[in-house]
Amino acid sequence: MRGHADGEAGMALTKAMIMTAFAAPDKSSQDNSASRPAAVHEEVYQRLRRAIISGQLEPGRALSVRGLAAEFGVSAMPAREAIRQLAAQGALEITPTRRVAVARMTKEKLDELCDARLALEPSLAGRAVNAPPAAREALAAKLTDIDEALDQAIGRGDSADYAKYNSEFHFTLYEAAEAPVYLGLVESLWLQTGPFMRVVIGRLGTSSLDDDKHKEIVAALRAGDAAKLEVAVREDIMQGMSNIVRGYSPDV
Amino acid sequence: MRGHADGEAGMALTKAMIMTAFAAPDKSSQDNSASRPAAVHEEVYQRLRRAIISGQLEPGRALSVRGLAAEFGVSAMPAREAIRQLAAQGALEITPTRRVAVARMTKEKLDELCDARLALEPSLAGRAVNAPPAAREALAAKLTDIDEALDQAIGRGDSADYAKYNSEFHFTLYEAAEAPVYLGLVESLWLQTGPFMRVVIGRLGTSSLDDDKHKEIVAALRAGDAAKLEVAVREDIMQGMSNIVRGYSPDV
DNA sequence: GCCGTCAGAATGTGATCACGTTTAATCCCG
DNA sequence: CGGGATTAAACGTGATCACATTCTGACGGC
Repeated sequence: MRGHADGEAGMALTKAMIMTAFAAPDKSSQDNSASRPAAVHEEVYQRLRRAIISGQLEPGRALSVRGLAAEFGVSAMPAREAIRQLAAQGALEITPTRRVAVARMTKEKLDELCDARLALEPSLAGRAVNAPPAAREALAAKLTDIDEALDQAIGRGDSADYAKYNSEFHFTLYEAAEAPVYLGLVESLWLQTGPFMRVVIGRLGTSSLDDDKHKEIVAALRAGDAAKLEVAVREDIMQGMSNIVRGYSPDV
Repeated sequence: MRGHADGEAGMALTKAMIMTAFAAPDKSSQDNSASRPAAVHEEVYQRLRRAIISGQLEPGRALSVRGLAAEFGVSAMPAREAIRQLAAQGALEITPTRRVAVARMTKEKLDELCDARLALEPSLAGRAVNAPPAAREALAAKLTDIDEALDQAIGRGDSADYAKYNSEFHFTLYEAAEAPVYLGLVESLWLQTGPFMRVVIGRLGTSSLDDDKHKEIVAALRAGDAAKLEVAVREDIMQGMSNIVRGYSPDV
């Protein structure tokens, strides 16, 4: 067995980090068309979802209805609904004794996730070039901004921000593709990859993450070249997933 | 016709169809390893899920927590959980006013579903050849049985049984692939395709359904030829989806 | 005859309680 | 001291109630 730094970051993922993980969205920019107040369970779901996708909850972490409810300052009911929704998307596992935890990774699952991401995400991204040129340019600008923040996060060695901006980069692109079915599938994949990705980044550091294909992605988008865009996304995924596979060790 | 039995008589046909749609599994074969009684909401979810995949609920059909609960003879709570789970998988839609209904089809969605199915299902099926030869042979035999029942359903013009056996054929194959991530994604796709497929079959009849590629699928599986299997599944999907596209008309 | 109004039924949502099971902590006996 | 038994806490799950909103349909005025 390899005696790697066991304690290192020390899984002392306690109250403080959780507060960060479940951070509420900025209230000032919360004016969602002033139509209808979102359901409480929806709010809980969204915050939990973001926390999972950006890898702020390690695999195996136990969640409970009452615990989540207390964390979010709501009653048990919205927590239950959010948990069930995320479980349906594969982000949470239900143990044989019906306890709930963030899904663990296995080698087989990692293999499947890699294949499925390659099968779906390039195609999804490719649809983004169908947007009108003006919208495409705006999207490219936005992606550039995010990518810049991402590079800074890498420079700082801030793995939390890296995961956050990386997911933001991809989903900004994917949402622009306006393909809700594909988007739902891909979200499910990220919900299953996110927690483990964060563990891997913690192991390998951010140094090995600075050669992504984001610049190529933006360039292909600007050029309106769907084929090139798909290739770039494909390479970006392979790049990232190879890091994950490299950082994989049995269990967790 | 404002008699006392008004509602009852008017709902009679609907009632019967629902009873069939939500049919409970055979109690005698309910021996689920005798471990633990399944949660009530899980049972509701499974029955509802099967009904949707096999197209027994038309798109747009309204579902309600209390209505479902009464239908299944349970309280509101399990119905709520089942509904939320299926909504998370894209089978049910939540209207802006928070009403719940079976998801409707659009041309864009149909296009996405077709693409996604072609991207995932052949690959998933291809993994089934990795099973040991004995298991593969048993699987082939089982698929042959189902396909026979399917052909008989077509002969009878029984579109309900057709949808049932067709989904059974595919998922028997897919489950044998032992790829839970892929399976979850594909289930989501079928949950979104099922209701509309049934509508189309009702429009076109079963006569145009008798030239599927199921025989080729079984043959490729028996031969252990993954490439051939993937092609056969691909062609089967294209065949079926072209029928659906052909039967599509705006709305519903 | 048609459309707006309005009361009653139905619905989603959240809160709270009860019950049986599971997990954790504690204690007691050796 | 240590380990198995016992007790207490925590948990998922189901049931029920309350409330605000939405839908339905009948009624009445124009």
